[in-house]
Amino acid sequence: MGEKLTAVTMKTLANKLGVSITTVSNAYSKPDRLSTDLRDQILATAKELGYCGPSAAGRALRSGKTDVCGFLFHGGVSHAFSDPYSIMLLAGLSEAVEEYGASVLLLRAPAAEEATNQMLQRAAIDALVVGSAERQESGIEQLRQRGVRIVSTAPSADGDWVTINDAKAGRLIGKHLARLGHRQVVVIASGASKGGMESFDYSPDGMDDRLFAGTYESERIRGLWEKMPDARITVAFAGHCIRESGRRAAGQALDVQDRPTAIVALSDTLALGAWDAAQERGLTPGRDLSISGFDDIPDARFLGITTIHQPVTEKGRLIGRLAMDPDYPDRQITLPIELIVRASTGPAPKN
Amino acid sequence: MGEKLTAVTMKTLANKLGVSITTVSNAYSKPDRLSTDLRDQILATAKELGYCGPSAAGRALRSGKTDVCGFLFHGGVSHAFSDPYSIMLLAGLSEAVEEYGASVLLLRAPAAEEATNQMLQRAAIDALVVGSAERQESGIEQLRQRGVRIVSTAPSADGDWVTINDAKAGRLIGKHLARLGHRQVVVIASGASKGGMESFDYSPDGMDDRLFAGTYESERIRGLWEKMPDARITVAFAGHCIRESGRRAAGQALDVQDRPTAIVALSDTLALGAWDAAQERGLTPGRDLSISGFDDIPDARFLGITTIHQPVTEKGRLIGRLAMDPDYPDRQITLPIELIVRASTGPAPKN
DNA sequence: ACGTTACACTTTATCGATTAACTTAGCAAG
DNA sequence: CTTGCTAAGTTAATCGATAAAGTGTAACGT
Repeated sequence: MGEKLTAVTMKTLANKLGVSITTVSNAYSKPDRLSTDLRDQILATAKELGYCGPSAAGRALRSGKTDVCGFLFHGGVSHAFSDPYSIMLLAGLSEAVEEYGASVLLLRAPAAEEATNQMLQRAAIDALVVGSAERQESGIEQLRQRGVRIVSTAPSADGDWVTINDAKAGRLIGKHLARLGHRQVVVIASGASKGGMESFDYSPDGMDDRLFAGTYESERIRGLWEKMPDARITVAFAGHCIRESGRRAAGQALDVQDRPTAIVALSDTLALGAWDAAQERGLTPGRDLSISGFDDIPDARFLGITTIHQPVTEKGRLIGRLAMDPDYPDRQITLPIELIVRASTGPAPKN
Repeated sequence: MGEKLTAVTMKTLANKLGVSITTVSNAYSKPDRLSTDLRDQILATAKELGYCGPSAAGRALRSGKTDVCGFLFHGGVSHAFSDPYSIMLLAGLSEAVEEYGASVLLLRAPAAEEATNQMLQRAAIDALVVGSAERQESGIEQLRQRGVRIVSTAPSADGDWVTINDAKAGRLIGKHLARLGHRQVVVIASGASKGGMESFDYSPDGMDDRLFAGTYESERIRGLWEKMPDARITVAFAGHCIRESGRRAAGQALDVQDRPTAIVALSDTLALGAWDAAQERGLTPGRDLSISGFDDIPDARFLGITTIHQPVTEKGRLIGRLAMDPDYPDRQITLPIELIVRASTGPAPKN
């Protein structure tokens, strides 16, 4: 019966009221450019005809604004949501972005770089939030040229970012462990191992082959190393930043003759896994084995894991502001961190 | 110098190669409508000129497809991300949606319904995933008329949904607790209390005033009630579905003369809070007090909380398929559930 | 009285791409 | 030799809205 096959658009309203389309448009986006009377009339007619505001697609095409902020998940498949750190960051981001009347678009990078690029180009976004490694990728650069603002969580000479001093974070952990007498440390990193190696002994030279320079992980390790000159530091790769991967990697590190006295997981999520691995082997964290993490996620507090606190939600908020507001003054922000000592670390056991 | 101020579009390519814009478009979206040779040429030229695929805005306007699936968070502000259930659902959704080459747009409903509507209408989406209560709202109906597919997590006569049998879930818990001899139960619901009441005794009649009919929570309570005919069931509202709110609500319920012998939290997140409240009061769950939840989130397993398992991630995946594929055959899906008995429930203590 | 502004709209020209409806040319079948 | 069909393109018409520039009053200052 009353089924309209044609959508109600600004044109419909304009015709019905005998005004121009522009005026209808202004009624929504520039209220001061027309009389209050007319505006009220237009809005009333809109309600009457069931018109519900400017179409996002039309607006996006003409004005170039989408009111959407992309969030690129690193680390692939379905693991992204398993890391509380990501989720907390996302919560803060979402909150800030919302204040600008915008929303967050989740972009999960497929394994292939080609595919990731495609996905990025296909997304209608005003800004994009990326992690450390990705900001070099060609697709990101293309986006920037298209006018998409890029905000990173890793520092760089130019560009916008919100970060922490990861090297310092590493130093704080290193100093703490050194004082406790640890000399044999296994670091658990999230990345997949390059070249098929299970693990390798760390030295700051020749790292670029194995860990991308400038990654938060490489920074943290370097800081650790600086404060533990006498220790043997072995790096093991977990594969993904999820608890289960941490458990496996830590398990392998513990099932050797000369067991390390401390495990430094490069994120709390991995540290939780290390905790699981210790439990399974009857080792009490803090007594038989020291375990530390980074980021201070809620579960770390619950289990009592020594870690580096950073204001993750606030980080997300700041990132959101940089992303949505081109005029936000501070565009390169380093947030404060703090060593939180809990029961999971203790004096190195004597063999 | 070589700075192009005009963006590279299909037109640029078409002119350079002396073909029509349509042909360039087809090179991307309908490869079988042109010769392989020409297609390769177009793609090569695209790479050369730095053209990176059809613009999302243009495509969206003309074709009406955005390859975006909206996800409407219920429960407002920043609490949305604190509930593992939401996150798991989101993970599954995101995974499925990705298979269709689309992404998920997070839409967080502000408190005011007006504002929510605005936000919804401004979003460029092909489909929208909503929770239980929201599907009635006027804004949602407008979206449907605009051609946005709506998928809900609550059942209804028409429409698409993926759900579980919440009444049955309640019955499973009820039967379990009744067998254990519990007669005095406090139910912790997530919603804010209506009319300023702290809590009230449940009876299936006259519920509509306090809990929306058809809400998963009201279903679960009803099921519980059916299997506990001899018990006194009191409902308390936590305010939000976060652990802390659960702790507060449970705390209030426990700090009375005639303490309940069982707390039935309507979600595991709230049950965790109840657990906290019990601990604080020196009560051992399963012995001094029974605590149960719903949904079986990882932390519930960790703490050993009796709960109803449902395949949340799979639920998310199915929702994603319904959202992105209009031809997906089953459009009203009820997933299986299972009672998981853990240590947090035990025989009612005798006074 | 004359130029200047402000106000409240209108006109026109796109934004970048897709769809539907047409051309051709080439080839097979009858 | 004609008809019919397919492959490979082209042309024209939008999709819905906004930006930039223009029009015509009315009020204002001097």
